[in-house]
Amino acid sequence: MPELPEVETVRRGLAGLIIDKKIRSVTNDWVKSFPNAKNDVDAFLIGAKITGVRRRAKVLLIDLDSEYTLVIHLKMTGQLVFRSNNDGERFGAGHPSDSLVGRLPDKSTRVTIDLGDSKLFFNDQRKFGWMRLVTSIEVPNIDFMKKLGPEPLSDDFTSQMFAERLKRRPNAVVKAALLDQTVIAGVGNIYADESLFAAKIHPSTRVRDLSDKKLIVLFNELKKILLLSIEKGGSTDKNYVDAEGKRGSYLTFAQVFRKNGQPCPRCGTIIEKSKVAGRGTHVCPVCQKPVKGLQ
DNA sequence: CACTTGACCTGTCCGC
DNA sequence: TGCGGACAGGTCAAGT
Repeated sequence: MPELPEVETVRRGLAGLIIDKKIRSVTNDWVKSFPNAKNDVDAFLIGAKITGVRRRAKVLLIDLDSEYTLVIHLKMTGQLVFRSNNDGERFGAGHPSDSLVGRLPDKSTRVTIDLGDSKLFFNDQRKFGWMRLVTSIEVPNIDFMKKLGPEPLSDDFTSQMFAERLKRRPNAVVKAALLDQTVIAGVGNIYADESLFAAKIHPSTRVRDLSDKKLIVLFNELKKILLLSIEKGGSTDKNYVDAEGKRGSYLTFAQVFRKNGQPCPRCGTIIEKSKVAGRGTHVCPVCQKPVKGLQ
């Protein structure tokens, strides 16, 4: 679920809530969600102070003064929600507020981090997400981190560089290349569909059939969309919430994602849903003409 | 090697 | 109302 804008929204929220707090205790209700050995957790997590919250691709990094870092991937349904003990009183069970925060922990809570005056809940319905405690210096050397492509929003990453990287996968369909985290980091299904629509490119076009000019348009649209989504607090379809349990509003601005059966905002043609690169894919069949010879 | 498919999980929705 | 199957925003391993 959470893609770059959602993880960035969580990061910003957490940074304002948990920095300088000290970790008092941790409970882990699903081993795979946080598989570190208890010894290491006791030695390097319990008692450590949080010094910073960073993001790389779709990964959150919570730095500790023990020289360790909590590396967290929310995958499809992960949530990282903060609740101060006072909020718990205000929104306790049975309170008319429908706030997620008020109902935590719940049956999807996998890990609870006690921060003394507050708690951080790692909720994850489908259990695909994970967190790991790693020495801070090793973080860039984790296999997953090492292979990641550049951040699309970093200042020194240009549209030419983007085109060049995509073209390393000439035979891939362009949507698969966009979703490939080693080509470019942080793009998932929502922003792949939205940026391809904005650039008027059919998702199953082979990269080799796209001109540099087209690829540059795609990159510029992608950046605009990612920035807009961050401004709107990300996309909430079902599960995603920010650090305070609030939903994101980007999907009200989405042009095609989950809009199948509705008219294209550009030309009025009904938007279709199909499968491309193994993922549900939303397309305006008129604005995004399939390249001849491809299905 | 490059690319595609299935597995990891739970919950929800849709058709019979 | 109940039940089976398809599907869901991500990534890795295994298959072609």
